[in-house]
Amino acid sequence: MTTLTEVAKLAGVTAATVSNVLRNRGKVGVATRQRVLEAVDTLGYRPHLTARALAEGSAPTLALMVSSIANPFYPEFALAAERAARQSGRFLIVCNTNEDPAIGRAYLEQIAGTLSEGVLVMNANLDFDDLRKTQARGTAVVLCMWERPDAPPGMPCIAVDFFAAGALAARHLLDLGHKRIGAIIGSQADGVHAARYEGFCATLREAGIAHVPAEARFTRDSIQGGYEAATELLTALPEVTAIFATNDLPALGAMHAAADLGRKVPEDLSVIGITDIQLARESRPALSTVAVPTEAAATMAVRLLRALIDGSAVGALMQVAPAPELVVRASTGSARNRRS
Amino acid sequence: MTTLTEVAKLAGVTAATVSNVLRNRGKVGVATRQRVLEAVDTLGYRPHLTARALAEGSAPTLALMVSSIANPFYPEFALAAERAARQSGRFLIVCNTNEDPAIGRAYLEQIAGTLSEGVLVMNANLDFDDLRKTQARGTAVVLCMWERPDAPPGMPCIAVDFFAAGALAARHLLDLGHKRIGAIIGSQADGVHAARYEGFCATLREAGIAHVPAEARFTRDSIQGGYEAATELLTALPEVTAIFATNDLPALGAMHAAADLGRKVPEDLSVIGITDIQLARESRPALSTVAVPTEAAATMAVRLLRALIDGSAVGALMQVAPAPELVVRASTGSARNRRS
DNA sequence: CTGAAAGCGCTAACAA
DNA sequence: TTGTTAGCGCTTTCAG
Repeated sequence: MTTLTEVAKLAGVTAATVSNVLRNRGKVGVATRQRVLEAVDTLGYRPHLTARALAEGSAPTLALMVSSIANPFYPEFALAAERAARQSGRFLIVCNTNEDPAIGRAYLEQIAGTLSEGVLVMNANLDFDDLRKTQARGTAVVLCMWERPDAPPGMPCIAVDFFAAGALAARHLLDLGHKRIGAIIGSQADGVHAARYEGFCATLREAGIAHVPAEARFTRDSIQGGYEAATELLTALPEVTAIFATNDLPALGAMHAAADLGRKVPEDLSVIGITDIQLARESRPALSTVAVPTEAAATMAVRLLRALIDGSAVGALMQVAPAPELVVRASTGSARNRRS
Repeated sequence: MTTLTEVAKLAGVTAATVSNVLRNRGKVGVATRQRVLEAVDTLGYRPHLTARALAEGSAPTLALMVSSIANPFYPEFALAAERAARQSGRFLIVCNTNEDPAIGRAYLEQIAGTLSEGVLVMNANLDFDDLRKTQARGTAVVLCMWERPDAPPGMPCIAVDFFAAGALAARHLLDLGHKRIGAIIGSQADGVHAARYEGFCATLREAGIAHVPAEARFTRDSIQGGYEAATELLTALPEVTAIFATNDLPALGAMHAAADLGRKVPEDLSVIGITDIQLARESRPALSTVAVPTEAAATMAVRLLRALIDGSAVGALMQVAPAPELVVRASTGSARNRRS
């Protein structure tokens, strides 16, 4: 490993000077600068990031806390976050908490403020208390997808209006003439998908459509969860002509359930999800959904984190990401076509 | 931020002693030990990982170079790799190269040996030269899924017998009575999927089945790529009764193509892939495939990397992961059922 | 414009 | 068993 000092020696200057030319601190003579650059080149010198971090008192890494990177939504977010991080010269450490608050806490304790100056929190089932403790120790934290712009969490976050997303989906179904609409919620009633479901319910209510608890199912946020819930729902309530799922994965599962029950999508049943993950485009039929601004949220989150770190932003700021948008594809159709 | 020295002061000892009790170096009196632990506790001290790394001359992070974490296969690998890393007290930095050798090179130059002592390379389109340079600078490198156990790359790697995987898939189709089998290869002819295709071809050859270039299509490793290739293939060669894809994603695309062409799977067309990603279980019909030992490979890769780093392994070692296994699900069926 | 010196927080000999 | 003394490789005042 070549060190700064070695480069300095070769160039006949001192380490400080080399450092200066490398950081473009100006105040270095053009001739010396040239010599230093040559030395760097012939020695193949690369700065030691760890040493630099220690000296600067800051680390070039950001941590992304996520329940499991294997959930199809997260990689898309992670990819965008990593790109944003890289563009500002940082590296991204992924921390899968596996929904286990203990793992999350352990990560936070180890990494925050020492290996990484900032933490991106993506739905990792973390204790708010732990997060606050992390903040208190001087580490920047931003919640990446806060579901309620109307109720700031008292912590820096990027908010995505999931209530609106739910409302958008409901409106689309309503416009298509659906009146009996099943709902599949990919979390507990008070879980992360609550706002979406509320948006859905509110819109139905405004339209004078009754939505009763019997038409809703709470399940896991997965294809399999959606499959099970939809199977149950459609069996119990065959008169349902459309299904609203709070996420694309359960929506996909609902399509499978419909197929197994002999109901064609969209002729016999419309299905809509939320998020617009890659798979939504690639399913058969392609899934209608409400697109959520994943990339924008990731970019904003990284930017906010950086601002928090360098002190150009302070306090509990919330930034609202662009509004969700309806994406009509092939899984939703007019209610009139239903063959019963 | 609390430092070692502050803890030491409070406990009435010196930094070295605190370090010793924290690292369980023994040789610390039980009473002092007690006092130190209390001080650590009241101060809420956490070791500064960057400082420790610099002092130890090694970093607690591993880098994973991958083309894009958004490809559905990689997150599953990354998850396993991260778990293995965490279990040995390391963090995982993900580096998406985006198939761009320049990005890959930049990452390697920056990170290798400074922020991270080891690099896991997962099919990231990296120059071998760059990797060797990285090695030469003293950073451990392991290739995570080398496709040819029979041809070691002269670099530490975990090999997965993809030739056997292709052969297994072919054998399954043959056993089902298929004779006209289309092949969809998710890479260039000389790309990463070559070994799988060779295994397929060899098995057909042994069985006395002719496989001609017209029955093969090279495409991208994605659902969309598989869809396009299969559409073309099935249109040109309708007499094909089965499709072998070198990866699950294109296989899934082939199923979509079949559906759009009015061919039922598996009645009118059998489809098989390789890998056994999560989605294969969740598609309709569920995809028959050849499961590749993702988790095992990840664990082995991390272990090998660690061994390389601590010097208990040297040179160009290749470790072979468990053999791929056929997983029969619903997308493959007997050739006799074909309605033509 | 360049050098000297101090220090980031921790570990690792070596002494005491 | 504990303290002392040096660094790890880099950045950053502050002099010259």
